[in-house]
Amino acid sequence: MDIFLKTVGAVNDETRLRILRFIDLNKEVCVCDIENAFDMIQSRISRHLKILKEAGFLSVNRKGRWAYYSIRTPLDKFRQNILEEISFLEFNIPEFKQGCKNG
Amino acid sequence: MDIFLKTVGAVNDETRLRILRFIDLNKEVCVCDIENAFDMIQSRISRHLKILKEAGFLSVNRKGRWAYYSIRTPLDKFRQNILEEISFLEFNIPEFKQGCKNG
DNA sequence: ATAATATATCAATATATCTCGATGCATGAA
DNA sequence: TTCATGCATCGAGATATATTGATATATTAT
Repeated sequence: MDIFLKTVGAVNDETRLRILRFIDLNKEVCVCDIENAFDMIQSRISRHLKILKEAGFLSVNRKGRWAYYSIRTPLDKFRQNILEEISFLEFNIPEFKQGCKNG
Repeated sequence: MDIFLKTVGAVNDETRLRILRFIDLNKEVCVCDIENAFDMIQSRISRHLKILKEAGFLSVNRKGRWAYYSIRTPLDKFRQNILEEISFLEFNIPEFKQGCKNG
């Protein structure tokens, strides 16, 4: 029950849908890439990433000072279905632009 | 986008999950049946039914003064998946008890 | 050690959602 | 018409969630 509510709650927000789709399209991105592509302040993004991660959609791979987020694998059927449904949505996902100084 | 958010928003509430599962199990129930089974006030139930209906999960069949709610058919794959996922949840769904005076 | 960069968390505020009680509307019985 | 019943909707208060700016932590370079 709790994890179900966390899962659907995570995708019940347009900002998170766009971030999730962005990661789905770009495979592995760090927070500053998202910050750069979406023009949002970092704290806001970090918060949403945490929610998506705790809902089971994302995994993090920390390398040095960077945190690379990607779609968690393996992903169960239910979350796969949700991701697919999100892929059908028509919204503007910004282009990937390297956001960090280590370009 | 809007309808997606409506859909996941509708199942992002424990009360609605329980009502939805109750209807799924009992096929066709009127508002007072739910009122009686769940011991909730009618306005609360009516509000949740409206949200579930507008999210595409339910349909209404009005007969006289009664409004019979049931799972909408046909139901698209995404909502079917959600319903299935809800069926796996472990929560107490009350027994059906005839709630109306027309018993 | 100091500074810069990347990320996470916190507190305050704004916004959305849930719940309740009251009210309105429609149907059907008396 | 008058009343009771079933359902829907509204307003107010309570609770939850999102956003921002400030701050904290961690890593790496100098």
